[in-house]
Amino acid sequence: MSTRPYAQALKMIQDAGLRPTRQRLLLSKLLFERGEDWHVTAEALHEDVLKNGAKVSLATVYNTLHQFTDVGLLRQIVIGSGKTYFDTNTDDHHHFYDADEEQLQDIPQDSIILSGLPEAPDGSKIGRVDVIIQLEKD
Amino acid sequence: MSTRPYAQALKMIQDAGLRPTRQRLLLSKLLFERGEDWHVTAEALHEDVLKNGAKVSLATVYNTLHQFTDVGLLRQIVIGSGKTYFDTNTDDHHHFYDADEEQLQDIPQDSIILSGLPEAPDGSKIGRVDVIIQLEKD
DNA sequence: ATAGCTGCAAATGCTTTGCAAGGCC
DNA sequence: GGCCTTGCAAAGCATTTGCAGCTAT
Repeated sequence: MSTRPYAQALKMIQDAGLRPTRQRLLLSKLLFERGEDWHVTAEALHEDVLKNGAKVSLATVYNTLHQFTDVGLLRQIVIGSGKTYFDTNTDDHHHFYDADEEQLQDIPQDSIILSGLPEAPDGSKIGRVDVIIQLEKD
Repeated sequence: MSTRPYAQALKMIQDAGLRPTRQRLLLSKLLFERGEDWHVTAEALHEDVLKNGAKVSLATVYNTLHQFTDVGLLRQIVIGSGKTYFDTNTDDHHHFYDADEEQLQDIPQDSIILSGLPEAPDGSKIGRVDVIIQLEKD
């Protein structure tokens, strides 16, 4: 699968008891209407808002991205320089990371990578598994 | 394999043209003489210095950790809250991450995890592969 | 009406940097 | 002596927070 359709995103927002405010509607539109997987930082999304002639404060972008993550619309990934990316694709999948470009890229879903998992240490269980393949120039 | 022996670490420092200063000697001692894999933050290493009754500025700890990383003595890992960890084990291996404790843990080397890798996108090749398994409470 | 949101600016936390003083060869 | 290092304090960057004013229901 890939990015969730916009309509479904709206429903998830409301079901979670979040009010459909101007800001949240705009942000979900930008995030989910382009219909492709997107690895976006708060900064980048904020710029996208401005580029569309709208205005949402950066703090609200951050807060909203986290709320959307809590609700299951986004997935959060921390890498490289310590920047936080939000992935519009919440399915189990892994990433290429291009350190030069500071860009994330989905690994095609049919590339089989994981063959087995180790046992979790005592008292814990395995949650999410992140595989990040760093890319270098040829 | 595991953590590099102290003597070998000293040699690597000198071979790289780094002067064996008081600070660098102390830090390499703390890092490599305990003889076990360690996932340490600059802050934690700095505290360890103080606990030993010595003094090295935090800035120098940061700088030194990066120099050691450049020289191949350490491996850098960024996770969770965006904190930077330095791993005394530079071999290919992967990690459990306990978000509650903010602790990294090596995955036992005999746990086979990766079975195949996808092709790198055009113009790039695969560098390092990081697998991070998030742990949750039972 | 009122509980929830937003925006601003200030605060935070981690890390890096500029520069003067000190140490190694 | 000359270059590398260090330490301090200041700056930097990404992100979070406090709070007064606004908005959806």
